[in-house]
Amino acid sequence: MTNAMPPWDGNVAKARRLQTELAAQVRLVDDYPPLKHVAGVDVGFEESGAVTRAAAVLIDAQTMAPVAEVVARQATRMPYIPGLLSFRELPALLQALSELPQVPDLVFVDGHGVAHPRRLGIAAHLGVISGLPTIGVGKSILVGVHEEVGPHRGDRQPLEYKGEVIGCVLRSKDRIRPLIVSPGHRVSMATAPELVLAFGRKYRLPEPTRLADRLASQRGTVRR
DNA sequence: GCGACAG
DNA sequence: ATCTTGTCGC
Repeated sequence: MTNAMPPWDGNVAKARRLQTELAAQVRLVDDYPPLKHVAGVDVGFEESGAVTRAAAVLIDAQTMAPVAEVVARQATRMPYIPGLLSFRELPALLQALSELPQVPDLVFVDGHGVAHPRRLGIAAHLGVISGLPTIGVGKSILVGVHEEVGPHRGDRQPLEYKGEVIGCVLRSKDRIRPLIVSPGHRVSMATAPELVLAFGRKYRLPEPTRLADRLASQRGTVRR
């Protein structure tokens, strides 16, 4: 792991400069290893936002069955600022990831990869500082425009920003609102959507993110 | 200057 | 993200 997360000092301009530096380290090439285990990570909040709750789920790439689950809690350090999401959620996410019994071969992150103003969404940021292959799976667009996407699972359209393709809008399920998929690190622009389709089928979200999402938001658990 | 704006 | 029940549709 290269850098750790710098403490939040309220300096937005400085944070943006750091993103630009780290974005230069992103590698959009498929050099991830054979997939034995993949992980899904997501963040939720407790105590009206005072506590950040990060969840990591390790999944067997063959059976798609969960092998391990981890929940890490940390005091929330900064507010949500569009474009700077990783500075708020990465600390807890890194802790949860480090507590998994096995290092995953690929990580699905809830949020964007390079589909970001400075090409460093939370998935790309996590990839660069952990060195792990990552893919960003978002539910809505931060930046970029695209043409209408076909109605069936697998249909897609490139997401463009300032004349460049930064990701793809992918229909993961017939007639269901498409996902915004973009590579984070060590995965190519073309492979990212294929992996999302490969790890999902009956739900809108791919299994790794769906399970992490449930864990992070307290849902799949006892709640009344 | 006026909006837009991942989770 | 979070506050929240039932309800419409595949």
